[in-house]
Amino acid sequence: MAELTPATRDGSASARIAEGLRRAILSGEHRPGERIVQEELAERYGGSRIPVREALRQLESEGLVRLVANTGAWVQSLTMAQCSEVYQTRERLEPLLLRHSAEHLTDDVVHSLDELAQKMENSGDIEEFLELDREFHFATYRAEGTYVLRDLVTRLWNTTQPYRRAYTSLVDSEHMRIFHDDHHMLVSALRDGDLKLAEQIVAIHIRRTRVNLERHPEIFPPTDPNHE
Amino acid sequence: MAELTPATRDGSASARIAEGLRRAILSGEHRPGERIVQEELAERYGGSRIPVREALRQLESEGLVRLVANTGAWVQSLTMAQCSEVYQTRERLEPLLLRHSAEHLTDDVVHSLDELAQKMENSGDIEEFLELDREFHFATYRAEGTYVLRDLVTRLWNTTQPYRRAYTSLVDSEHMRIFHDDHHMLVSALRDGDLKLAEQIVAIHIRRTRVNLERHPEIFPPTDPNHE
DNA sequence: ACAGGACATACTGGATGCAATCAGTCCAGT
DNA sequence: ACTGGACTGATTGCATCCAGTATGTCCTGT
Repeated sequence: MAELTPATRDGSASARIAEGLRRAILSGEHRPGERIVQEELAERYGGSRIPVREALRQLESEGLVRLVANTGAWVQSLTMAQCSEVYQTRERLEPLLLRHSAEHLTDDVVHSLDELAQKMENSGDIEEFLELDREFHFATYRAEGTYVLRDLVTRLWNTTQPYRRAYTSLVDSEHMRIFHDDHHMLVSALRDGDLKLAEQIVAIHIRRTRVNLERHPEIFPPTDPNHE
Repeated sequence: MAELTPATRDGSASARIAEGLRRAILSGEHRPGERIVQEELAERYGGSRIPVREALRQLESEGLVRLVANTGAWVQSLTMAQCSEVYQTRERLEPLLLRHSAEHLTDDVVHSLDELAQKMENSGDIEEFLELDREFHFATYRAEGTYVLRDLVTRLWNTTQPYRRAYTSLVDSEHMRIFHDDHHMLVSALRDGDLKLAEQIVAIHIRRTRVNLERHPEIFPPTDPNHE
């Protein structure tokens, strides 16, 4: 699985646990709203509760976990409105990130993008599809220089991952067709060096997904403002 | 001081420490690159190192602190390129946030914005100016509904606060004039309900600040990629 | 039968103590 | 004089232990 972590800087236990739990949440092993018990994590990762708690704090700040004092931790769940907000944010940021990255895109990368888009089209498995989709888009975001924007976008992807999964599982083949077309068009635009067009495609691609998500309120928690 | 914290959800020691340290960093009490010693914080806030460490993890995730395993913690410092990236991000996001908020802006708020802009203009003190500026802009961001976007913008403001401070202290009165004009124009646009114009003003305002910041490389750490 | 309250349990929050790692210093060798 | 290496002090990372809080259950009273 590619690049789940915004910026891992140490190899200590708490970092290991944060990474493991992040992966577990993103892979769907833990679902939004699910309770997280410190001691279980401690045992699973072979440590005491101290590093577990530090990991939970970190993931809370990343928006993957929700902590309530003296009560416990849960996998973060988003209302439809919140999810929609994240997508609107992505719609503004990813074209910018793409612009920064595009100048560093080599022919090799464009070629591998093509392959990824093709592979995705032939993929039947949802989990595989999600991974490939992520890999595809982040392959276009290989900005040199600094990483603040890419880290930010990574987090936005992470917090909405469970809903992307839920949505993917019930989308029909017609919408999938459009989805794949977006990818191929993006590859073409990048190959032609038409940056402006590429930015537009990404923005529309994200907006399309948001609109589709908003057609499926049933994949979000009932009402509950939950988040504060 | 108004609204420094993205989302404080518990009143525990670690939350208190995170809030206190965040405030200390934003107020300039601790400068970028400065070493942070766990035990000193523990003593200062009257606790052990455990909640201090959790607070540090959180602030690291917020981009205010830099942790290196087995070595220590420092107040995060940004290169000019990173700071510039944050400003480009803000330039994309704050117009969006403003749009979401504007429909909830009452006449009272617009009136108080006017007062704030005036007060800022008469302010001689840098710290007071920084606070008022922040208060002013966030007064325009009082979105109802969810808060993910506002939290995000809050964090972006936080990470760049030290450089805003440094820059403010050496800007000349001519640039200040333009700065204040932006504010008054923004208030007018909001009063007239001209949302499109308001968005443009905010974007330009942020861009202007970024460009000015880029004219002062001396306020940033020498070269050092520092981050990773 | 139902509501209110006390108790028990399970879990979280935090303090102390110990092991491990890093940085800076001093000394020896070339 | 300068480089390389061992040593020491300081500081971090983690485990264990204890206290505090929330939740669920049972009992009592009406």
